[in-house]
This record gives sequence, C-alpha cells and structure tokens, in this order.
Amino acid sequence: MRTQHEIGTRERIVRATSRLMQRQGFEATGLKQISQEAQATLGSVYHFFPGGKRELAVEAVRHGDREFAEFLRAAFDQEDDPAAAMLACTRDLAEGLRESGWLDGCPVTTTALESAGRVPEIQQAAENAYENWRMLVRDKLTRAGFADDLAHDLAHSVINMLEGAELSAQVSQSEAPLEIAGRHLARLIDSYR
Amino acid sequence: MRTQHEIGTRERIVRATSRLMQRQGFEATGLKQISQEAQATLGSVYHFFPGGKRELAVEAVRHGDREFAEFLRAAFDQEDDPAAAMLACTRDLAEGLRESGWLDGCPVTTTALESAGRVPEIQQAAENAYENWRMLVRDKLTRAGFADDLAHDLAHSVINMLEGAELSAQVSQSEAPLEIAGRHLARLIDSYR
DNA sequence: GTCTATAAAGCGATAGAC
DNA sequence: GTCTATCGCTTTATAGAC
Repeated sequence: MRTQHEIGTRERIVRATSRLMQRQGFEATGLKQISQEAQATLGSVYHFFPGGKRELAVEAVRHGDREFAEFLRAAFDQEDDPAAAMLACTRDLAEGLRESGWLDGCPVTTTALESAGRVPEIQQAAENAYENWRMLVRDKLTRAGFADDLAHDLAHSVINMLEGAELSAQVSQSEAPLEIAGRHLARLIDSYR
Repeated sequence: MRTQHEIGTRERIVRATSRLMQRQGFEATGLKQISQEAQATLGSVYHFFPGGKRELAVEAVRHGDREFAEFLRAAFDQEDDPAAAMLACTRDLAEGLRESGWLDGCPVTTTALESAGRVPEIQQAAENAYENWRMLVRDKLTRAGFADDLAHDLAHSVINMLEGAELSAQVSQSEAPLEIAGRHLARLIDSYR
C-alpha cells in the first residue's frame, strides 16, 4: 500500500505551465513546450483544459498563488515578531532566487503584467493572488497586536516591497535589493510600535 | 522658420515600440504592429534596426528609462523635502496610471521580467534603467543632508516600493497601493531624520 | 530610405483513430 | 485519456525593386 501520490497528468501540466510562465511569462510559453515539459501530449492538454492556453494560464497563476502563500506561511512561522519575520522572508526569498540561477522570480507577476488590461480572467486570478498574500501578512500583524487598519495598509506595502525587491534582485542578479527591503520593512513595522 | 522638430521615422519607431511593450510586453508585441503604429513600413524598421526585434527592444527600454527619469525629476522638483517628494511622486504616478485606463504601468518592467535570464542585452538595459532611477532618488536624499550609504539603501527601497505599488495598482485597478506606498516611504525616510 | 512580396518556421487549436 | 496529423494563421526576417 502506497501513501505516496502518483502525480496525475492534469497536475503535471499545471505545474509545468506555472514553472515555465514564472521563467518566461505567458506569451513566450508555448503549448508544445508545456506538453513536453509535463510529459503529456497536446491531446491531453486540450482534454483537461478545453479553454486552451488562457484557461491553462489561469490555473498556473492559481498554482503560483498557493505556492507563494505556502512560502510566506513557512517564512512567517520562523519568527513570532512580525519585523523579524520580514527579515526571514527576504532572506529565504533571496536564497531561493540565487539558487535558481536568478531565474525563479515571483510565479505570478510576469504573467500578471503581460495580461493586465488585456486578458481579464488572468488579471483577476493575479489580483486574487496578491490579495491572498496580503491577508497572510495582515494576519501576522494583527496577531502581534497591530490594529486592523494599520495592518491592512502595512500588508499592502510589505507585499509591494517584496515584489519590487524580488524583481530588482532578479534583474540585477544580486541579493542586495531583498536584503535592504527586509531591513526597511522591519524598521517601518517597528516604527508603529 | 520652424522651431518644432519633425519627428523622424527612427524616433517614431522607438516610441511606438516603447509604448506597445509598456502595455503588452516584449513577446506580445509584433514588428507588424510596431510598423503600423509608427506609420512606417517593415522595410524601414529593419533599415534602422538590422538587429530586429531584440535591438528594437533594447532601444525601447532605453527610451522608457529616459522617460521615467524625466517623470521622477519633475515629481521631485515639486518638493524640497524628500519625504514630501515621495508623496508627490506616488500621487502623480497614480494619476497617470488611472488616466491611461490602468494600461500604462512602468515602461520597462514587463519587458525586463520577460527577458531576465533569457535575453542578456535587454536585461542589461533594464538593469541600467533601475540603477539610473536609483541615482536620482539618491541625489534627492544626499542633497537634503542624508549620508551616502543611507541614501544608497533608501534609494533601492524607494524604487522597489514604487515598482511594486505600481504593479499592484495596475493589476487591482486601484490607486490605493500607490497612496499607501507614498505614506510609508515618507515615514521610512523621516524615521532616519 | 521606402515599399511589397515572400520565405521559413512556429503558433494555437482541432479532428479523429485508438 | 492518449496520441498523431494537420489546418489556418501569424511571426521574424530577407530580397530586391524603386
């Protein structure tokens, strides 16, 4: 009796799509490349995703949403104090980015920017992702005693700074932007104590 | 005698490319669309840019670099105090984004993310742009009496927060992320006074 | 410098056997 | 569910007349 899951074809396709779009974006990622990477055939791709590339992109963004949410939870669990948690978060983010050869940035942002104002379903999935991540930060702050309104605003800037710093780190292939972001976010949070 | 410049074909092509890549990114923008938008022929595009789409993208990113640098200078000139300048900056950024129907985000970022790790010339042009913008913030801070090292670090986080907030504002079609970013950047800067 | 025509390759999507 | 073949169409890039 095996407890380990066989990963089904559908899941392999979603993961491959998410990974490829994380690295190349939506437009540069072809269905042929996806099916090869997922060890599936083109027929299987259209079997599970009759809506084609767009439906697949929405699923990929949702997958990236869950993936980064899991990362945030793990990072935040390392530290009780929210300011310290920010430092842990940027440190882990920088480590992962460097280890991927500066290739694996935010799994959602590239596709989100390519689709903004042009592909509503994808834009909506990306918006949901950012909102989801903000809620995790907000919870971390309210649990530490911050007022709701303050936690709401800080959550916006935490996620936005993380996004901007990861983008910057990726383009400059340097951990510095994330390291600096961690210190400044911690200071900003502490300034409201 | 006319003082007004006729805009040459080459310049029209660069501007059209920059604008289209700002809205759609590198991969979704075709040379045919560029030549139509620029009121030029495909032959003219290849005459001025024999390196094809990549060479054109590099020029478009450089154009976006100069354009956003000009925006920053204008925004910063409104206020002597750096913290107040951040509020002016995010206010103007939000206004421009809203007025464009949430279409005109950062003229560099989408193309930068699509090219990171895949098209070195474009990645380099984007890195130069971010560095250029950071220098403008750094100057604003050092002129106001901030120490060099501190101004260097703050410049990173200012640009990264602006990038993240503009991205977030664009995807959620809301000015809130930029408004919040302005307040938090002002507070962060003032916390070092 | 400008223009048209076209080559060569790749794309998303579909059909239909198995 | 899986697989192959193929249809239209678009893409980047080139050729060569003007």
